[in-house]
Amino acid sequence: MTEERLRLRFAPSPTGHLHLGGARTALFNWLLARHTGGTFILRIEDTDRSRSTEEYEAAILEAMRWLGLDWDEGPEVGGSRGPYRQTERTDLYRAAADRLLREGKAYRCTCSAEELDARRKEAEARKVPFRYDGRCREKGEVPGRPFALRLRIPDEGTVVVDDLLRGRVEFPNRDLDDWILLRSDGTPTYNFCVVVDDVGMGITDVLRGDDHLSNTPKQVHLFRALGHSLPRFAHVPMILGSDRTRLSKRHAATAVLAYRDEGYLPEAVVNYLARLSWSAGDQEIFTREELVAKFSLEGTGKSAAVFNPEKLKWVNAEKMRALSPEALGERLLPHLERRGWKPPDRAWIGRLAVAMQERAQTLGEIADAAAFCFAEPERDARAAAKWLVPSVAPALRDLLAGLEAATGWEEAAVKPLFESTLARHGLKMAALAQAVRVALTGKDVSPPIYDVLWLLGRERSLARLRRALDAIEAPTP
RNA sequence: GGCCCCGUCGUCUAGGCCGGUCUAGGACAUCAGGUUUUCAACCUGGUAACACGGGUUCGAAUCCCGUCGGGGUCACCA
Repeated sequence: MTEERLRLRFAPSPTGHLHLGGARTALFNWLLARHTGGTFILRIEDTDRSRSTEEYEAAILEAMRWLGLDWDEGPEVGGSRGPYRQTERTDLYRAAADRLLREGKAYRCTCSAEELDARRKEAEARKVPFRYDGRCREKGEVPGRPFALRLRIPDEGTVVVDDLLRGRVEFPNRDLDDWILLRSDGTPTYNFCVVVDDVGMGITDVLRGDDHLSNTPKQVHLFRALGHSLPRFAHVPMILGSDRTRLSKRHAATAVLAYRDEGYLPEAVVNYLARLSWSAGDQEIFTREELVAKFSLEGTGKSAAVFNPEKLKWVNAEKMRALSPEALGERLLPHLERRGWKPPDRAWIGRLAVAMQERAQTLGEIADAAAFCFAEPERDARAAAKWLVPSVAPALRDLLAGLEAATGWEEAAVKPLFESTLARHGLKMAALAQAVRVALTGKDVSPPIYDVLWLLGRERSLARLRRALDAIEAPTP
């Protein structure tokens, strides 16, 4: 398999955002394509016109690009490559349907949706499984009556799906329907388009979610009816929520772009998703190149994986630490701007990045940690009561005087002032640093104190220190 | 309910094909200690799993059968 150049596809329908589960399926397809030097195709399954929107499609493409999952084929649109869209391929489905009808492999069914519904309900009431009985198989055309096109499926026998991950899976034909290829309005259904397109696009390996395994026998019959050999199938496990049901909004944010907006790195999302139902020994952190080099179906498991937001955060933290301060700063900028904050310059962002790189798990957390620089912070009463106490006032005043006279504002200039103050007043660093911290940031948790001073700047730092001192020394009413 | 898939620490997983080297390894989380200007990071240590029952075998997490549990799917949705 590593010799063969595979042709793989990811086929989302634009009826919602790209979610974590879809992204993982896309990633596995992409990884396998890149690993084998093959081809990765993106196909938009928009046959359901009523639920598909252009906005969702655009969002899916944006998410794919953000994750770095680039596709190789598709129509040229304005210099860039668009995905394939099923709505632009209706002629193909029409032609395939005509042929199947002509060859007697499909037939017209004039049962109305209402009739079918009634029969289904009746079957349910009698507690027998409902299955279309094929009553229109020999009926032929009924003039003036709308019809759906159904695929003829044998009553006896079994279909075998040879799954790369699950092995040989058998489905009795009696459990399968003569399923609908074309609706009575002439539009093709999902399962029909999928097969026509997988054939037409020369897909060698259908890698998709586990939830499609039960669709597969139906599709296998269609591949055969179309006279085409089967692709290989691999049904990958799904991603579950903490209660072990299909991951949904109930469990966590599911939209890929929501993670971008919260300050996750795309390489972290990719790394985390790759490790769900896949592993390569004990390795947890992978570069994109390592993933491409090491990914294979051999390392892929068969049981569903529960999404764990904590571990995603950890991976993200690891990825943030792997970045240079400049690169991290680069990624940080949009998150500052999103909050309406305008950082003074690159050096400032770089300093923030260095100060926070080991203290935050997302870019959003780093940005939030800089809040004290962009607005007058509210002073946390409990923190102030604990640290801004009369006993540190003399030392604070002493430090303030030193800072006012200081010629520089870098750590090298400021640190000796702290140390000499400590020595003169017999204080512990904690007492002084915490007091300054609360004075400058309003809180008792912040980036390292010298970074806080630098980020805030000389004037504002001095002003906040003076104000804090005034507050301590003011006679309590 | 029918059909199908799955079942190792709370979670992600290694090991299972080629039974002994597994008193089951790693990671996240968690707990304790260390370090420390806060918070982190970091270091050390700990708690924690082969779903259950049979069988095969000298020996089973690993092979077989069954049970139970979980999930998926049963549309003129995708």
